Amino acid sequence: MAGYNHKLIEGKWKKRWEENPINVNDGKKPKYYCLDMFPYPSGNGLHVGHWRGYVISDVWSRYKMMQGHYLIHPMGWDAFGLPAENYAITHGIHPAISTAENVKNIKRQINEIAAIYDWDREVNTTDPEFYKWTQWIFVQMFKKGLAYEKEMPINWCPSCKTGLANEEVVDGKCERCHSEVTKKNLRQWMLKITAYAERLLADLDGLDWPEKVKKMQTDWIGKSYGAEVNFKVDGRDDVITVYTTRPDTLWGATFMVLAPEHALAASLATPETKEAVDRYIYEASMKSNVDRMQDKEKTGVFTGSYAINPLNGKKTPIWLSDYVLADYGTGAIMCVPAHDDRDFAFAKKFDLPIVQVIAKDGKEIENMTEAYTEAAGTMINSGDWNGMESAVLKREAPEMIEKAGYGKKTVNYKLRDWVFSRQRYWGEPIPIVHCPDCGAVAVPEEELPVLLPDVEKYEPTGTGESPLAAIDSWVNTTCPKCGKPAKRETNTMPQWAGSSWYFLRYVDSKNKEALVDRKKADEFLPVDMYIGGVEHAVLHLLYSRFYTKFLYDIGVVGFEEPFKKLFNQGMICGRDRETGAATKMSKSLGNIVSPDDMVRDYGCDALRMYELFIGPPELDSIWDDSGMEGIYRFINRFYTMVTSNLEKNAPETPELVKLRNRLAYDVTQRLTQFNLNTVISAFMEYNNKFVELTKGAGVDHETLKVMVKLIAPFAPHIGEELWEQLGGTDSVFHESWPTYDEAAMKDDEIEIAVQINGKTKATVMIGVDDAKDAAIEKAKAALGDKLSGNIIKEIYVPGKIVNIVAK
RNA sequence: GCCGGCGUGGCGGAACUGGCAGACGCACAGGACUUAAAAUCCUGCGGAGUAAAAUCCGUACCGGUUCGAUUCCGGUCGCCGGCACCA
Repeated sequence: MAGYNHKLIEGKWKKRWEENPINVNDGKKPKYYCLDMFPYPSGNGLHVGHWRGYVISDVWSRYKMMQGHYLIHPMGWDAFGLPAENYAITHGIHPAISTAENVKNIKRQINEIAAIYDWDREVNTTDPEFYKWTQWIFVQMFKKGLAYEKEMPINWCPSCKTGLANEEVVDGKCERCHSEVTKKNLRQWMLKITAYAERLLADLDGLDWPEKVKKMQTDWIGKSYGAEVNFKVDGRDDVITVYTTRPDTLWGATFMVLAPEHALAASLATPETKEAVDRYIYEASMKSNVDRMQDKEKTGVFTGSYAINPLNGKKTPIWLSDYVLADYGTGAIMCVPAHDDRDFAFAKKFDLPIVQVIAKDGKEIENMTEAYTEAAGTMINSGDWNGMESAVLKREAPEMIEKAGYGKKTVNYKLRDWVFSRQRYWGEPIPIVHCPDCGAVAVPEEELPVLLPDVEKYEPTGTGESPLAAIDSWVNTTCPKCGKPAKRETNTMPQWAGSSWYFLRYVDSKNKEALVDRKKADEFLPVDMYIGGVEHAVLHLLYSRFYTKFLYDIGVVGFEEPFKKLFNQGMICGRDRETGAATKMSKSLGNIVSPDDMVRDYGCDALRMYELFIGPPELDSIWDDSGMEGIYRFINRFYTMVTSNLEKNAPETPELVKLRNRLAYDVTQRLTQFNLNTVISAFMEYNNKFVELTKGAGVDHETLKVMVKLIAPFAPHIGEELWEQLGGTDSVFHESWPTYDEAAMKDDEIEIAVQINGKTKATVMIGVDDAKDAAIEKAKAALGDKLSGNIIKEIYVPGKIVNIVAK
């Protein structure tokens, strides 16, 4: 009986699996599609943190396999993106070359995990055979009017020298390089994701996703209900429409504010105000988003014009202020300073009237110091609305306003269309040709892909043009429609383009005729389980849903939601040497733990188990080398326990049957609830029990087999090895997952706590079928003379507790 | 500012639906084996208290509901995440 040697065992089984792949589709088994968020092939390689999600998905996949499924468990590369391009700029090496090298290295590292990846399905977003279809989707969107060009001020990262989507701006900074984002007026390609706002919101309901992510998407889409109200401009023909969610406060509107970018802004100025108005509009246009956000102090200018409140005919002054957003609602608001914080601040600053229209605690507030923003109270100062409840009015007013002809009931979304062009090199060329006569024309489908040409200089120009614009031979082409000379679109797509649909391609990755064969899509999709970090909550996960819905609409796939179930794993951090705080593992901090080292010293199985044991899988955890030691000890004890019971051939006892059933129960429950850290605890706990039994008669083979089958998805090499030693001739993963018999788990007698007035004073053995009286008798006997005073109440919760209330 | 989540030993963390708080592991201490060390095995390990028990206190803090609260409710403090002038 040799001891545990991870190198020998893991080497042996790696080879076996290569010779005899275990995940085979016999056409009879139901599919299970378990997907990892595919990695960006970074030059830094993987650290132990990257392993976590991959281990979780592989454990889950192997469990599903043992439940009789054929697995779709693919892997690929999200390989377009800035790091490769920046590397090219500094080292002069083509991104395609450095990317290929990185892929090779990371693929080797991923194979160390011993996950069941089907490399036949591998995809790479930079492969022309792949991005042909990324471009094809764009063309379909263009044809449906969902991809359109627009000249507009967009988020511009001066360091990356490219435009950014809203979702890529975090705290006013570039998500990638943390430079402050500025505004830049550019001609942009946009995707009309807003057309899908309602469906993206409504369909969240049916998803088995973490509530947190669903909420983030809900907030991001930001649906609100309200009314548009039309105000006539006094003495002119113009009408200004405002959007409000609080039409109940319409009587309290004492002024109106327009965004400086509003179409009427300049024209509302009178000869007296013209200079100030023009200056304000100009200054606002020069402010960056960050400035605009950081200016907590309100600024503004009076236009000199007045609007007429349709409800009461009152004249209200029209102001301009940059706290009103041009691209939300109508770009104009009615201001009710008594019931809105921002309007209140503005009214105070510019000394505008404040009229309370909702009574707070039944009365009017004297010397108001802050706005009363609740929609709770009776209406006052509101003409014929007086006496109504504001909460009711808030609900009913939109319809009342619509009927009265003052405006209409409406909804609004915070979601904006997706800025889709990037002024960088390393991305998919947008397949459009600009013709002086025909305008923007899609490249014909049979001419796709539009290949990304080689360039001499990768540097972004910073002018708003991509480096592609410098290649005349590529830019100059002919119009696909009229044949006249025309120019290619030189912007490229954002990195999210490929990742928005890659999961579809895996099920038919070599198809040259179509993005995916509809039959295969119907058979293998959608994704049953998606595992990855939470950082993509409103980026990739929203974009993918949008793409899938679009592809559903044009008949490419037959489902509307790509990912049925989602799990977000936490990060594994390093510990800061000085503060002890958790810090992201990074090269610059020198706190990277390499999985290669861990596999060499402790083995793949040990690392897999420690990745799970380190803490609750959805939370961040801090790496600790000595924890790794603990797992290694456990694996050795487990191996020794099983092998030392092999020759013993101990008989099965009721006690062992009970333990075996409980083990299967505990492991299955915790695994299916994703309490993966406690699954490992359960293995340790039961192993300790079995070690104890080994000292006596030993543990029977059936119990050992159950334990080995249960542990196999977590530690596949040792699982296979011990399965073979127990007489298995086929892979342990072709065995079915152990079931449990709840009746066989039960004890006849159990120990329960006996309390007096809720404090535990003794324990007692109680028969599980004991009646209340019998249980209480036994409990009293166990208490002996500790029990005194008058007994007021006796409580017996079967299996849990006896509590005697005495005085 | 608004919205979510969390707060348990020296550390990572357990505790199913309100029922013996601290499973499992790490660290630490003592012991066995060894010439010795490592490895391994055994024992202990929230705090106060005691010769040992008994007993008391203890799940961020204050209060409530309950026979009984880490779990439910109200308030306070702290940490983390999301959004950020979206009318």
